[in-house]
Amino acid sequence: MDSGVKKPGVTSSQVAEHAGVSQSAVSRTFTPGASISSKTRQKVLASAKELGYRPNAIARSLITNRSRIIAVVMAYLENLFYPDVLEELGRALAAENYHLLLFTGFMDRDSDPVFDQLMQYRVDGIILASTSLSSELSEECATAGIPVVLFNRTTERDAVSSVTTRNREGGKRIAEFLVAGGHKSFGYIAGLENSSTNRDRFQGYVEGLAGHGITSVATETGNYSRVEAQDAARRMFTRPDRPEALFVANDHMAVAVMDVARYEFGLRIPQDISIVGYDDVGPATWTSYGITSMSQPVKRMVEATVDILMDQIASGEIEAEHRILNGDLVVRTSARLPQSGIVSRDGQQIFRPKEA
Amino acid sequence: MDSGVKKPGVTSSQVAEHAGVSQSAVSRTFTPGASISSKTRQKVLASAKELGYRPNAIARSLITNRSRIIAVVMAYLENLFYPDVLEELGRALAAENYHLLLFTGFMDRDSDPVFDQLMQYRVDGIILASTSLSSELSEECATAGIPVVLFNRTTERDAVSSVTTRNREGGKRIAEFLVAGGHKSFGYIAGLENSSTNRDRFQGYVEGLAGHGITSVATETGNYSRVEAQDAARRMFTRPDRPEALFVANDHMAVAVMDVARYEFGLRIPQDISIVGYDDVGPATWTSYGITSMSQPVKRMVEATVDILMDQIASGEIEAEHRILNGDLVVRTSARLPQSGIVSRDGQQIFRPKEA
DNA sequence: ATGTTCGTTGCATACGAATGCAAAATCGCC
DNA sequence: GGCGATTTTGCATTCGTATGCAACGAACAT
Repeated sequence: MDSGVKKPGVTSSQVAEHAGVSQSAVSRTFTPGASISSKTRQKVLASAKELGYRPNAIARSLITNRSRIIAVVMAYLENLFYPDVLEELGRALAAENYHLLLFTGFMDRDSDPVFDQLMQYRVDGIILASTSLSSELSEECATAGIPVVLFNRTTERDAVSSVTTRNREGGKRIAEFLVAGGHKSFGYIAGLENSSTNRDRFQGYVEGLAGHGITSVATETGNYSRVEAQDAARRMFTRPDRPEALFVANDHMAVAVMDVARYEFGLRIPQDISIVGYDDVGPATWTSYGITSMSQPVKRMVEATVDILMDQIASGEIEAEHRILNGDLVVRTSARLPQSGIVSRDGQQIFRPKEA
Repeated sequence: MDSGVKKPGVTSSQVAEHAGVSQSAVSRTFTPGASISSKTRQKVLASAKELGYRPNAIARSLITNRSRIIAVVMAYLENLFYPDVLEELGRALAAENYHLLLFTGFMDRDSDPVFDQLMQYRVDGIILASTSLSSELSEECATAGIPVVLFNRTTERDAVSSVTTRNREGGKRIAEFLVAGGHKSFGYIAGLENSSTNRDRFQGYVEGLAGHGITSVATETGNYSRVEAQDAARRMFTRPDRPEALFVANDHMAVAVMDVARYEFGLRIPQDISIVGYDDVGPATWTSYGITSMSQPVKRMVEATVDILMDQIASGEIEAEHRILNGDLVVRTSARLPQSGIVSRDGQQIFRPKEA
């Protein structure tokens, strides 16, 4: 049982005294671009090293009004897409000398309590992945001058930026692919009903099919969850109108769906049923699954996200910016192949119809 | 182009003025247990709400010398075990009103630069997952009064706590299981050479086999990496002494190994080769793999980790504490079954030999 | 009415670093 | 060596909150 007091660290004043200079000199030594002679600088650095001094980022934040912390709110970490994103974000933010305060395990609705926490730390920016934000809160961020970026979601709300891929075109491309593969009946396993990704992918899919005179799509909902996707798959495969081509709204669900198809219904993929996913993430590439999937360029999406944040932090202008990137339909073995339209790029097979 | 200045937030003084009280009163309103009458408290809360005031955690940290931030250093996010851990950690820390500053994408060696960053934020504690720490740094943390917990790693170094499972016993249990399954030749695909988990699992495995007079174990190294595990598997399966029982040091690699076995070597699992993994994580449970695997109780490991941190933060006593938890050998379909020793628990099949 | 006690309140200061301003030191040039 | 120009330096203040201390007020007992 101790007092519970953390030993105080070395302060700039202590370093100053030790080096025989003022506290200002110490501060300037650790402030890039500040006016300081290299002689005193060396003295300070020597003393700092000897005393084990490290600038206190907390104190610095207080006066600069910059925490150099970015809040990241992320759920669905069980979907490997997001750990992937997280890892890239960590890298990209570190490169800009920013740090990542992670809030996790919150679903769409209750992002508000977590929001309170994150605002208390005066974060310089907010990244919302697989989560949305109420309009009051996004408004509050805007007036507080804190940039917000939705990652892999989008919203009409101004003052909230977003980074996505062309989900509608992706859905459409998948429709083209499946039609070109000679399929006659089509199904869709949906993600979260109110998510923009799900809405756009489905819309594109339906449009694409409609372009070929197909108006009926068997739909079940998996809510981007593995367990629910399994149930959705079971319902789908017991329908009298079981489709021969199935678009599953993301790979995370597609993996679950494939296991159900093969091991619970004895379906052969792609002979009995073609399955196409979305994200082109980890397990999609494993030989057991080999999912034909629309890719989302994680690295470029992350770059765009950080780019938007850095811009808005530097300029102080919070103005919604929507970056929309392109993906490719990576062709593997989970769906029947069309006669034409498949090209090779970077060692991968890509579906690229002529009119695209 | 703006000045680039973030609009300053509402301060306690502004709230004080608005409510007609002193700044101290505002502070006390938001400090649990402080001396304040409910009348002024109400006044303050009303004004705070009206102005949209939120206490500034940065300023608070400065004076309390407590940031309520825990640094988490984590690599190998591609192994779903770690996202799992991350999600639990987020939950557990949030429950204690702590926050999670994530550092990712760093391997064992270069944890030192990241360490500099994390010390600048005066974090109240450090969790190192899949990473270690040089002795100087751990020493520095100890003298600074910052508790450090190694997660799923351990070290002899005092002043550094750790949370692990009984890896040696786990390796041994796997040996017993494979021997009981009637296998005659044994192999091991190793994880990171210098990690304690790999060392302990292997040691237990070898000991367990030795207990049955088996002294030869075919070994290849996959370094806990998917790609390297594939190569290791290829080498393993082309050896003249290809074993019929294979322990892969974690599930993340085991999945890769199974794909190589089936699709590159046409091996049937478990008829031609039995495979056992470690972690009992996501993909291990998927029907395509159904890996027989030693489980690590993520939730309890996280609880123990947070527990240690909270204790040491509260007491100020930095004293190494090593929590070692138990796992179970969850039996699925990737390895031949022994005649006896399999019991059912919580809807899972567990291998529990009589002497255990 | 007076004195005592206890709970509230405000004042003043501290936390550690950054920065505008003016003083001091350095440099260049004639 | 002297003067102006320029760089370097230190002083003092600031950021937003917590907290020791003293003053204050209310409640109660005498």
